[in-house]
Amino acid sequence: MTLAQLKVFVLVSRLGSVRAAAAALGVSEPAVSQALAALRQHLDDPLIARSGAGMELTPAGRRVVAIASQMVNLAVDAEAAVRQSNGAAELLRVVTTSTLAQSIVPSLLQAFTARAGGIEVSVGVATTAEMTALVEERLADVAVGPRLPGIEAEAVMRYRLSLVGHPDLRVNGGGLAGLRWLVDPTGTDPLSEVGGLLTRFRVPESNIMVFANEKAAWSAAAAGEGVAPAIDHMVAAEVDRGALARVRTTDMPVDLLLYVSSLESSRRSSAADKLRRFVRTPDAMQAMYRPDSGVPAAKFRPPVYVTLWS
Amino acid sequence: MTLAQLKVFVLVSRLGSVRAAAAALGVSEPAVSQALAALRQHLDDPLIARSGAGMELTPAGRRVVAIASQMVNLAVDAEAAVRQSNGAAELLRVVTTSTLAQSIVPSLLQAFTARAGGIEVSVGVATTAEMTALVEERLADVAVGPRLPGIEAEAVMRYRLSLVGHPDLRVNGGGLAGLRWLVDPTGTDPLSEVGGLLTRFRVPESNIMVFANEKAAWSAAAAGEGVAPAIDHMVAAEVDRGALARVRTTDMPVDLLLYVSSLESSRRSSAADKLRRFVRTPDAMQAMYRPDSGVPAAKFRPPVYVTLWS
DNA sequence: CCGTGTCCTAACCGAAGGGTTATCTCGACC
DNA sequence: GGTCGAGATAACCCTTCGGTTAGGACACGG
Repeated sequence: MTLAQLKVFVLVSRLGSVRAAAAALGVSEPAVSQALAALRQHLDDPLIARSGAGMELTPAGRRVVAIASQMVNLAVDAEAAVRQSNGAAELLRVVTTSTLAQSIVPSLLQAFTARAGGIEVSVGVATTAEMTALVEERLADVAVGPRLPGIEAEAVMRYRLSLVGHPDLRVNGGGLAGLRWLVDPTGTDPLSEVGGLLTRFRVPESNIMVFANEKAAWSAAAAGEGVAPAIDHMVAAEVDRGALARVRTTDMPVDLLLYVSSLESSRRSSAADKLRRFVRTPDAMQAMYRPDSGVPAAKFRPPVYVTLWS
Repeated sequence: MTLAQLKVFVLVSRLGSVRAAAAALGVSEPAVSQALAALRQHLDDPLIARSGAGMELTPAGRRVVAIASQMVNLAVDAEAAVRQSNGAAELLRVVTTSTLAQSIVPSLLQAFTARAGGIEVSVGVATTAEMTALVEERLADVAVGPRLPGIEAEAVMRYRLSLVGHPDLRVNGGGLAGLRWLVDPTGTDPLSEVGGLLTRFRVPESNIMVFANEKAAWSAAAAGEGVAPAIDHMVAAEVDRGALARVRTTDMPVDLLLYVSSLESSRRSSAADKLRRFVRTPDAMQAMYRPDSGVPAAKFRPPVYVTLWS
């Protein structure tokens, strides 16, 4: 029985699926399946088994999750305790959606680290469904994105999601579903903002083109290859320049709320607390609305480390 | 950071020595030292360092022990929970001194398992100093032996420790220290009952002969090779037969109390609770005073498994 | 100043953990 | 009754864990 196995088990039970847990941990599915098998063998109980929709915990499994969750939490505490005792930088692990990780979040966190000091930030990308579990299992300190049910969420800002394309582009018959959609990887997550649009408008697979990041999608849109969803104020400059134009329909520019979610105050890390307080300051607002920092990313090592957690 | 490493660290901090922890775990000393080194490296803190007498925790170490102890405890809970959920036999891990493990404890536990049912018992041997740590870290459920400070101890019975030898043996000049002492391995533990006698009477090393078990020591005593300490009622039959005789001095037959110690009721296992209640019954008294069960041990698999835990 | 006790380190080794890809099994669902 | 999605399993690899013995560093007491 190792801590890794317990972590896997808890995550599987929270997400209700081996695949989902594997995705959240960034490993292959057999890796998770095996860890689970090892724990099952050690405890001599199936713990959790698939049953029609999702997976169901056995009686023993139910009791073990509770205990295992505590253990995983304590492990995090232990590492945090020694870091803090030794005056090392605090660790803040932020999880967010792919879209936000490319636009709002970096400038927000850059402003935050500059202001707070002594805090080391790392950013991970996850689907909305995974976020809750990640925060609850303390694999992440805060989640930035849509409202997470069951977690202390706080609305931070309102932002507008627009659809942009070449200025000459017109919406012909077939509506939005008939257009070629140029999206970033978030599009494949049906629970994300962009993915939500794709399913809402019933855009067929054949009309979706996934790019490595939003910037690439935008430039393709500017080249007339289709339309790209974008956070409005991030493309405002391009629109003003005339390189891109907003596509307006009854549905399309939508206003969304950005939330910062974390555990309740007694259980969240002090760094998470600081971030929650920071996002309410004017500095934070300004940072989030700033289209781009303008500093070439490669020029210096940014204080915010973007990593996908393993 | 593995659970084993945490367990080692907690044990070292409780016993105040790497050697002692190694002995308690039944492994070599470098094994413990290495586990500690791995944890130190992982947490990037010495955690505990030798300082004159014993070892001292660093500030970070102090915080980590508390957390680690909880984690180790929870691990025990998890295993117990799944066992219980599945109706498997409960596990009762008893730790006692070498002397008692050969005489009183087996008959007590045999009576207990026969009466309680559905409980699997294993017995381990440890020095008195180790017992407290073992119980507190839940490596054992109950300790049977001398009173343990800081743990809920309960006096169970009074027993007499006598010195026996060949009937013709006389104590000449030099007193008890001048005799040849035939002891079991407990004698090497200065905190044990027998070891206490040896140091109290200042018996020189050269006059101490260690046997694998008490029985062997007694028969050597009967052969006139020296004197052996023995639980009085266990050798009563031999004395009556005239094979052995008690050596009487002002010090020597001493009356001792046998305690059963465990964690407070909220934290102890239900099996431990059952044993505590059982020892107060007449059945238990009778079992403990019975010299020997008379059943040849090899004839059938006893319900009590005597093992030295690794 | 030299044994001695105690802790740490080195070198080695087997077992287990944890990762991968490829394949099998099995239930849901047109 | 194929097909497909999701979990389990197999085969394989590499790393880490956890154990050993042997030997070094270092404080301490005679």
